[in-house]
Amino acid sequence: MPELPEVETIRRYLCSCLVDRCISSVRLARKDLRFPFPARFCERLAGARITALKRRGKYLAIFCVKDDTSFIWLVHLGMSGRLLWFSEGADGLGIDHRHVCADMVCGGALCYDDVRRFGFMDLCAGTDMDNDCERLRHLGIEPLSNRFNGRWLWEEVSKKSKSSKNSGGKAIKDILMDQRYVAGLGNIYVTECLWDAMVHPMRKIHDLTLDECEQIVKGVRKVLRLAIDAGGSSLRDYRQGDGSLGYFQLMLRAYARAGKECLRVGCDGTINKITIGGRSSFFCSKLKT
DNA sequence: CTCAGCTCCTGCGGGC
DNA sequence: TGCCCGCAGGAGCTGA
Repeated sequence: MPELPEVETIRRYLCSCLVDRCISSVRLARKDLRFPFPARFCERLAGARITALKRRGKYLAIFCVKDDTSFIWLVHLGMSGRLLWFSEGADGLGIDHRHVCADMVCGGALCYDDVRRFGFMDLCAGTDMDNDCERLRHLGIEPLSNRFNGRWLWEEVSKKSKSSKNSGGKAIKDILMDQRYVAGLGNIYVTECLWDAMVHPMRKIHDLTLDECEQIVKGVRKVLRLAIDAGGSSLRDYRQGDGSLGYFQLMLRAYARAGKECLRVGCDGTINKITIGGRSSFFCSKLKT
């Protein structure tokens, strides 16, 4: 499931393959993924030169120039999307859930495979992705930026959450999963970060201490950095840009470990599983709610 | 305005 | 052995 570390891994790899290369043509196996492709999708991309690849949350933004006009090719991988680079080119559109092929002038090809088709693509005019891309406008802060810190979580998020009518306050897990607060975390990494910070996922944001918020932020940073270094987590469908596996799944401490022993040194707890917001949540049995 | 719950989709694994 | 059912996931939509 591509979350921030997976998208960042793909971005770093594809930068070396795509930057300063030109798209000769784009082929589609169908007219939609989760949403329909934008109008004249293939025509607009054909002939464009790729200038940069950036990431925002779980989105990959491919910056393009065509006829002196800049635009952004926005890609979201959903839960099973893969962006794969073939330096010798690729055919096979339509097989193995391959939905998009962008053939490059250099002879290589960038392909998009997606079994479940939860992913989607968009084209946005301009060069300022945060303002020019409709889908990025509502996103919260980047968890690896300095703006994401314990005091922000403790004061700003808690305040915003308190001002809503929700009397009980939101669970910290729901806060971290909500892309409007923090952009890029999904179920796996939120689970791992909270295990690292020793905070129960059901704890209400109002009830957390500043110190606990600091621990959560530290956990988020640590887990994301380790996961990026490991090339992401290949739990089911995820692959890196060259088709190879990521390795962070071997380092998971809580996710999908229900009933097993807690791996914290000196802890004799076990990993419990509950459902929060319709998603599986795993945590050490020794943590208090 | 918020928010819980539903929806999209397919492959896999458990149970009978 | 084979079939059926439920689960996994992100984000947008709906109705309260």
